[in-house]
Amino acid sequence: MTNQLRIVIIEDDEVLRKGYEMLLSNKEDFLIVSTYGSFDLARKQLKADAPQVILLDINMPGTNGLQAIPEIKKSLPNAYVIILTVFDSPETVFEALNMGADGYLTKNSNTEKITEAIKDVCNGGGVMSMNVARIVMQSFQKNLNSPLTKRETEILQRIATGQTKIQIANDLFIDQNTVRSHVKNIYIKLDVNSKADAIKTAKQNRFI
Amino acid sequence: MTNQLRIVIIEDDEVLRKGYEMLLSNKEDFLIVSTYGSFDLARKQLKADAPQVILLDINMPGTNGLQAIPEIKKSLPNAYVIILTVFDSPETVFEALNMGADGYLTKNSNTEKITEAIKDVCNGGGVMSMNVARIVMQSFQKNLNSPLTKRETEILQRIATGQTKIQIANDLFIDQNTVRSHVKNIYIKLDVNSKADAIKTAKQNRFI
DNA sequence: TAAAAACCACCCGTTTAGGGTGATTTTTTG
DNA sequence: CAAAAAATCACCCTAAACGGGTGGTTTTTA
Repeated sequence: MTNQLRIVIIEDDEVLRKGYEMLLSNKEDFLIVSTYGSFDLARKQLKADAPQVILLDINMPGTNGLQAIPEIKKSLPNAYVIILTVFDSPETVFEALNMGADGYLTKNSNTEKITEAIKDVCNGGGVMSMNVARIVMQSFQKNLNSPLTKRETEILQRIATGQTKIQIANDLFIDQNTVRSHVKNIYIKLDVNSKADAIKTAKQNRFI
Repeated sequence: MTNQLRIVIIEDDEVLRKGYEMLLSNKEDFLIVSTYGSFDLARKQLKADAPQVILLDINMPGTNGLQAIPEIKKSLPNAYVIILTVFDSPETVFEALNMGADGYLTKNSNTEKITEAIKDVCNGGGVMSMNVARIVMQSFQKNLNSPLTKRETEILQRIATGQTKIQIANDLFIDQNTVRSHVKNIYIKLDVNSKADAIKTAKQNRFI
C-alpha cells in the first residue's frame, strides 16, 4: 500500500500510550493520528481522525473499551478495532468479539506482534494472541467425559436448536417414542426434568 | 526444555511431508520421530512413537484427519494435534476444533510460523493462522443490521436456551403477555411461525 | 456372550405454543 | 417538542408438545 495506515491509540496508561506511539510511529507504514487517555476524550475527535485502525484498551475511566466498540463501529464502520489489554478471561474475550472487535491482543505482545497484527487485520484477517486463541479453542472443545451417548448428544443438540421431538424423530428417521426414551435417559443422566435445565447443564459441562 | 520435542507428521503429499521433515528436523529442539502418508499407516505405530506433537493433514486416503483426531486423543491423551491443511472453510475449522484439535494452520504458513506454533501449543496455547482466526471471529460477530430490537434479541436468545415464556417473563420481571407480544413480533419480523424456525433463521443471519 | 445402546409402544394429565385483537406507557429520535 | 418506535400488559381460543410412568425388543459394542 502506498499510503500510510492511519492509527489511533486509546489507552489510559500514559506510559503505555506513549510507548506504543513511539514504537509504532517508527514504522514508516504507520501514521499515529492521535492518542487518547479515554474513549470519552476520543469520542468527538474520532471521525475527524478518520483512522483505519484503532488500538483500544478495555480498562479505562468512563466508557470502557468494550462499550466503546459498537459506538466506534457505528461512526467508523470501516475501521478495524484491535483490543489491546491485560484481560483475557473468557467472558471478556467473547464479549469483545460479540461487540465486533477485529482482533484481541494481550499486553505481553511485543511490537513485532502488534505491527504484524495491524497489517493482518487490514488484509481482512482476524488476529488474536496465543492465550486468547487458547480460550476460544477451548470454548469449542467438548467434554470427552460426557455421560451422554452419541445418540443422546445428537438429540439434545437438536432440542437446543428448538426442534420438537416430532421434528427430531422425522429428521433421524426414528419413532417419536424412541426420541422420548432418549430424552428421558438424558434427563436421568443430567439429573434434570426439563428441556431448559438439560440444555443449561449440558452446556455448562460442554456435553453439547 | 532440555529434551527434544517428539514430533510426528501425517501428510499424504510426499513432497510436503519430506519438506516439513527436513525443515523441522533442522531445529535442534525438534525430533521428527516418524512421518506417515496416511493415518491408517500411522495408527499402529503411533503409541510406540509417543509424540508430543502431531502435525496432521485433513485430506488423506482412508481415514481423514478430522476423523483421526478423536482416535489420536484417545490413544495419546497428552499429545497436541495441530491441523496443517489447505482447507479453511468454517465447517472444516469448527469440526476440527470440536474434535479436539489444539491448533489449525493453513498451508501458507511458513516454517517460522509452524515452529512457533509447535512451541506455543506445548506451552498450553491455542494456535491458529490468520485466515482461521478470521473465520472463528466472524462466527462470534453478530449481524449489525438485525431487524430485532434489543429486547426481542434478548428474548429469542433465551428461547434458544430452552426457556419457556413463563421462565423468561420471571427472569426479566415482565408479564407473560409481554413476552408473548415480543415473540409474535419476532415471528413477524423473521417471517416464521415456530420457535425452531425462529432460532434457525436468527442463527443463520447471526441475529443471535 | 453379557452389557450398553438404540429402538418402539402404550398409559396419563399438565403445560406451552401460537393465532387473533385490543390497548397503554415509555423511550428514542428527527 | 412531536411523531415513531419500542416495551409493556390483557384476554380470547385450540392444538400441540411436554414430562412421568412402565413395559418391551433389537442391535451394537466391549
